[in-house]
Amino acid sequence: MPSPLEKARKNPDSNKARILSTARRLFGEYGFQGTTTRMIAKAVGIDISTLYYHWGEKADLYEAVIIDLNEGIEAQFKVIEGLARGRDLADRLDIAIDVMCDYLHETPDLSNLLLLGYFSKSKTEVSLDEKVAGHIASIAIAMGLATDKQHVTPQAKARIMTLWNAVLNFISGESFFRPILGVDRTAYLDVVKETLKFTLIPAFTGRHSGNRSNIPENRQKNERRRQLPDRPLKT
Amino acid sequence: MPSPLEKARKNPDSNKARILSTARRLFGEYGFQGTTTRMIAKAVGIDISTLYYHWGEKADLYEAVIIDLNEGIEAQFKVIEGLARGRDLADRLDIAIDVMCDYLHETPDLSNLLLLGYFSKSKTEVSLDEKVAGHIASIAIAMGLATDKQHVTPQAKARIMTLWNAVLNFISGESFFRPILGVDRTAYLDVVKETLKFTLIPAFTGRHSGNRSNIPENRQKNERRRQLPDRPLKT
DNA sequence: TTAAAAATCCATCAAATGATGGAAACATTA
DNA sequence: TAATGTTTCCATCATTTGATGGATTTTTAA
Repeated sequence: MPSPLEKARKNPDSNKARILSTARRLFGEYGFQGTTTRMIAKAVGIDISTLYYHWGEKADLYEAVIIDLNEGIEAQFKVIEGLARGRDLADRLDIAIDVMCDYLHETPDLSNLLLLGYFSKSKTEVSLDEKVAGHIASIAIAMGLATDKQHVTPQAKARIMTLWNAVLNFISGESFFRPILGVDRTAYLDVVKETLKFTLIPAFTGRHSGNRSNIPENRQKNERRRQLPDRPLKT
Repeated sequence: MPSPLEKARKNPDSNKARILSTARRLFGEYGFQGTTTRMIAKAVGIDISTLYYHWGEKADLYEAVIIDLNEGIEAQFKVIEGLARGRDLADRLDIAIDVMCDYLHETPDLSNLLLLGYFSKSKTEVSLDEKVAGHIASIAIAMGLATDKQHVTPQAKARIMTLWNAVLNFISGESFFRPILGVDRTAYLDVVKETLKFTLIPAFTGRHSGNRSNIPENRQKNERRRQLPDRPLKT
């Protein structure tokens, strides 16, 4: 039995799918309360009642958006796990930061939505809670800090939260932080990655990373960078 | 000429002041769109038109809340600067994290409001932008990373953003993250401080802080802790 | 081609929401 | 006390918003 979400992904040109992606964008920009069903319908170019026909009430649409979003993120964790397997911790973190930043930077509304879910008690309790706990655990495993989801130490969890939140904050708050830094969009992504690595890797590895990889000077295409430098480390 | 805000602070039992603080709480919990003037009036126990009489339209009330909030935060930066002057960087960071965590933890709606301001494009553009740039610069100076607000390197700014956002995230997202960590409210504050210090101080100082100060075992009263350990550091 | 099913739109509702005018209550001061 | 200014509430509006019934069009399948 194909779920509505799967069907929507099958045919991304259908109105049903376009409603979903537009809703994701607008919910991400304006939050649940700040987005009206009319805004979404207008952006898609359909009548409001068509929206209700496909997705039911507003909260149901929102829930579908959240589920869709989380599946995408979990898929990225799988990607990271594949790329990171066998490497040492510093490399795994390097990969994780690169991949997640690239992924989220392409669709910033994802980060917005997640953060809004964390911090605003919208009256519609679409349960994001378990999802987040799952994310944290997924990262812990991908980073090799734990072997199964049930046994992650609070300390490790807290550090992963710091990492994960930092990524989301920088990506989601780009329009806010970038003018303060005074760089353009691509440079911003590089500064963010560099800062995250410089800031967080030492805490996890116990070593201080001196200027590990991609500062603006030696910028490269993303795909290349993912194949990773061959461990030019040292404090 | 005393501003409305100053008058409100003068007499915190006045309806005008109670509207302001209640509005701060509710805006922080539900965001601008998610909070109705009726919600605020009801929480205060007054008629809705009394609210309009004192503060004008909803956006004006919100702006007053934001200004009030920022003044409080800037005041805390001054406190930190006073306590930190003359110390070395690791100690200054230690102090800054302690003081800001304590301050924000007492009034979590502050963190919520700031984060909502960063990440949600509410249609009411109450300009938070310059404020944030100011916060970043203030921290840079208090940390001794810059001597005047005009000359802070982008690199330093980005690292401070990581620090500042991490604090706000943990405080504001307590109801979200604390269940995941499985600790009580006071322990949470300690875990947060410990994680922030353990994670971020090494990045700034270039040294790895081994278990620097307040993990739950050797918890102390805040006031004592602010007087700081006498540099028991080393990697 | 035709009948059933799916999708879309128009018109409309009820409730919620931001906002205001004006009367009444309260406080201040001469 | 009288006069003036301040604060509060009641009643009410115009919009906005979530949501639906039903007619119409489009698609699918027989």
